[in-house]
Amino acid sequence: MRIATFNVNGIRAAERRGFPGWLAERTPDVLAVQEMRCPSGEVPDVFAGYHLVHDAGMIAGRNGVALATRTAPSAVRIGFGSKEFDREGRYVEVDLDPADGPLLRVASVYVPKGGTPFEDEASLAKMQRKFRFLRSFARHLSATRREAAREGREFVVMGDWNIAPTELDLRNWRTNRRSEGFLPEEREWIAGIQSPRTLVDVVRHHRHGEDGPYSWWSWRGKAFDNDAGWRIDYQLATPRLARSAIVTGTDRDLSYDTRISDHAPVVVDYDV
Amino acid sequence: MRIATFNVNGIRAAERRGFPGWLAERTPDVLAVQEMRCPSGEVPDVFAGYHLVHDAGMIAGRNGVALATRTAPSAVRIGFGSKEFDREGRYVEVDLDPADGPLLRVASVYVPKGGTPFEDEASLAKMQRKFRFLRSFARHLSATRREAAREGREFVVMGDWNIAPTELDLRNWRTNRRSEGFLPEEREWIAGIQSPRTLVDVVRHHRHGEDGPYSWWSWRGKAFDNDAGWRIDYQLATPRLARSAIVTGTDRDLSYDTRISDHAPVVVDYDV
DNA sequence: CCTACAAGG
DNA sequence: CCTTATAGG
Repeated sequence: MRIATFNVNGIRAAERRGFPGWLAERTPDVLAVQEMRCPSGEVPDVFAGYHLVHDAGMIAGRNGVALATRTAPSAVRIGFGSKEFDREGRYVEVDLDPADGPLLRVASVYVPKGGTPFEDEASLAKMQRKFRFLRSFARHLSATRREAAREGREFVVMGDWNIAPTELDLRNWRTNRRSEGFLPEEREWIAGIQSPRTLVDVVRHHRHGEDGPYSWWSWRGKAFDNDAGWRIDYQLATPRLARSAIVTGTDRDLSYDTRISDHAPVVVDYDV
Repeated sequence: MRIATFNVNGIRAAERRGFPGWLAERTPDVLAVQEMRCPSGEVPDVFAGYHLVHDAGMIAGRNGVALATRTAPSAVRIGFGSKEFDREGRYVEVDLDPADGPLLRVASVYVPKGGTPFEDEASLAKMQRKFRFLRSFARHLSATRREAAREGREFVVMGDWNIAPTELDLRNWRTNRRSEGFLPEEREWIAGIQSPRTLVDVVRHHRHGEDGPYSWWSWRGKAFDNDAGWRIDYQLATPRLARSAIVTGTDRDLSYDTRISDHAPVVVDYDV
């Protein structure tokens, strides 16, 4: 079973840049998408063969998450019960009851970007907003994971977390110690929602100790060519599922002429 | 002597679309440009070999007129003495004293678009504004033409007039009788500033009685392919100069792969 | 159906 | 250095 997460940075732009070819070659069973940046009525016809659950949110041209699944969802949830964040297109969650595999709950999340809190008022406000999201979202994760467990479901929540968890997860960690996305409080939070008995960072578990693989590179300069990236997209899975991963990585190495997005897809093959 | 006028619809976009190749092939002695849509500091380096007089105006990303001349101007004027319109990047005028030809005054104008006055308040206001421009501009034309005459200068004022003068000047004139750009009052105005002793529409004089040649086609649909265009860009010249025209036309027929702009250049070779 | 700009990343 | 939205054409 192949599960992928991909911040496409605008599904309409991604279509032009080769998303359909990527999907045809990789054909994940489940694909979590972030930054659709597209009204539901204008999503290009690139998810043929999938059941698509899409929350565009209410802010035109921004955010937007989706789940494309080969199996039809048996339940769908949009948002995670937050008054502040549920209408922004940041979270969708579906249950899957496939004929030939374990019961599953999968989720696609797009964590807000913060601001560098030392810069100005607006940046500080953005960072505080990010932490409000994180606190609220942690409660939901805990609850939905437990509920999934009671139903005998494995659970995988994936997306763009906008946090690099450790020094292994960004190329220039020394210069970014005070940068948004690598602040101590953010790293504490992402560590705090993981444990060997609750949720496991699948790629890191499978490729522990190595640098990267990064999933995002700035468009500017030669960040991509120099692999000066960040690993901010990942899949957190329940332990049994996480340990079943047999191939993990990003599609940075796949031979596509054009970069589809500033993020690379994060793809995991689970042996279930 | 070759004189051209070209509404480039954004000089930066025009550069990408082949403007440098066009200029290299046509090499007018004088080029009037409209809709530069570009701050003066960011004009691409496409006018090498020309003296460039550019008024970007104060509205970011809109309007902007220029004159590119092989001869260095002996005088430059920006605007035509209108409080309302002089800072919008709609008029530049220069005097040229070439070694090998007549004394000249040349001008580049971008007449405001109106609105269809039967539609709504905003459209009516735009049309009224256009007429305020026209009334004020007519006074300037009359004065500057006389001044040029006193100095022994021929005068040519050219640009995007946003008025099709007669039924010969737009493909679908029947359906556009109540459209902005072909209103009776607009046609009266453009007729009123012309006469065999003052200013002459050079292309129309040289190719009188024929349909077109059009200089603008909507980007939408197949307007260009069907030649469903308007002749709204033209050169008005003092009679002696106008009668000296030996080749007149637009570059609609030149074999360029891409349309540089929604307007075509209007090029006249004067035998002086 | 293009052009710019603006705001967000 | 990309994306989208928006106003203007």
